[in-house]
Amino acid sequence: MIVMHTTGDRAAEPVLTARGRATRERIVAAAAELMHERGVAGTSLDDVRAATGTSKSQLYHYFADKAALVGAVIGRQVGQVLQVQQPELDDLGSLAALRRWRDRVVEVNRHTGCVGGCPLGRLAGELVESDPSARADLVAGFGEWREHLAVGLRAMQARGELAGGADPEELALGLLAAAQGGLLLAQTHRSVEPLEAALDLALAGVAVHLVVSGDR
Amino acid sequence: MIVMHTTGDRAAEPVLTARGRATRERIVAAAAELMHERGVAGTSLDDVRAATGTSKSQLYHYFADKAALVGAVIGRQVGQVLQVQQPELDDLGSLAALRRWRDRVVEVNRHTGCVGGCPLGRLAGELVESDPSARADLVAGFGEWREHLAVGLRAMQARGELAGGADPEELALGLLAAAQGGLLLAQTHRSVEPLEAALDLALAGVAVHLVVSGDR
DNA sequence: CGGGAATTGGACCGATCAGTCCACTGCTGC
DNA sequence: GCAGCAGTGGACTGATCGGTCCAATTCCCG
Repeated sequence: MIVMHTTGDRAAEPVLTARGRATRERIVAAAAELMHERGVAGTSLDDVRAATGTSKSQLYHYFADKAALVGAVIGRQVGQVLQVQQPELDDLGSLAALRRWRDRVVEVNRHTGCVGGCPLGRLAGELVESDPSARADLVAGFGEWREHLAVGLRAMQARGELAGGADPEELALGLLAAAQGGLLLAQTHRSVEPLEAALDLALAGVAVHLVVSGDR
Repeated sequence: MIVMHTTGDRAAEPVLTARGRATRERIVAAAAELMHERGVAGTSLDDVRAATGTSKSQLYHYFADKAALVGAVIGRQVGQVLQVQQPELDDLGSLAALRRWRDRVVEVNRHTGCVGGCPLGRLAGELVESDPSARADLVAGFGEWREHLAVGLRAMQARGELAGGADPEELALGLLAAAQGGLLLAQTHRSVEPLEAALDLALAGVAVHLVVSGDR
């Protein structure tokens, strides 16, 4: 369930590569960064070409078209986003751990000055209506993220910390949405305040289902 | 604090108008719809021209450039978004009323099939990084929305329904973020489920601060 | 070392787009 | 009824962009 990033199965991978893999990787990395900063539409293939010191033919050697490159960028960003939250996301299983995750997300964004917001959210807002394939990839990416949160919540539930009546899937979805909305507003306001408010409110909503007291 | 939509003060309005106002309005309305469906970058001035049956010169007669048109669209969408929630947003002052607002937002999106998501959120994601002026307009727009929510929460607090320790501003910001995130995920998933999860979780977070019992 | 495939360079093309320009029309006030 | 300006039509332009093509080069492998 935590598999298949890369391009996927749009077309049988051109079979082989050598240093070409490095070039391809360089292209995807630069494209991801540019698209995060300027958006997909705001990033021309010439920009990518210039940023990587490659030629037009290389872009089209490794990717069928811009859409394919965007697909690869989505895959990379999904991995990137999850990796950044790695430690906190893997060790989720108590309200305190959820709070550490919250702090991590906030800290990362404070560090970047809230520029670009969430890479996934950014791509979603721009691509969902125009690229069905990208939409599917993003649904899968958000699904992975949500699943990580759900795993933690289920662990809490199994340990009896979370009430049996609570729905981990739904709570995870709510937390993810809070993060996305907070990130979008933080990006707009250029301040982490909305992100903190969003996550704190969602966390309070989760805390309602806590079994032991309600440490608030 | 609930003022100045329209273009703003980018340049002294060209003074007069007659039926021209109708044409201008027609242009803004069509541009708003197109940009909501296809995004700003995905909407060419030629698309707007075709949709309104106007000519290129009219577009540039009423707007200095595309950015100015976008500015007008933002103003219109702010008004539109608030108008759609009008009754529920004006009569906010109890948890039950907040729930009615939640239902309203969900219902509106169910009706549109979640296409386009939130007009403001959509514009924000696309413009924040590239157009400082648009960013300012969007901050103001979100501010109005947030303020409506805060007014309701403050009313609850004044009536003693909400604990004195609660921060209406922060809760309002969290609710707005929950709505934005839920809307974005709903748009991506083409389902209102994420929106419901996001708003329910945020509402639960608000309910924590309720004074009377905790009807949950 | 030789041959074929992977890789790379970069000119080129057609489409599209924001923005310009000028000529025409029709209303309005004097 | 006529002068003048808001409103309109639409051709045109320069730039940009995604995408194509072909030739040169480099690398791998027998």
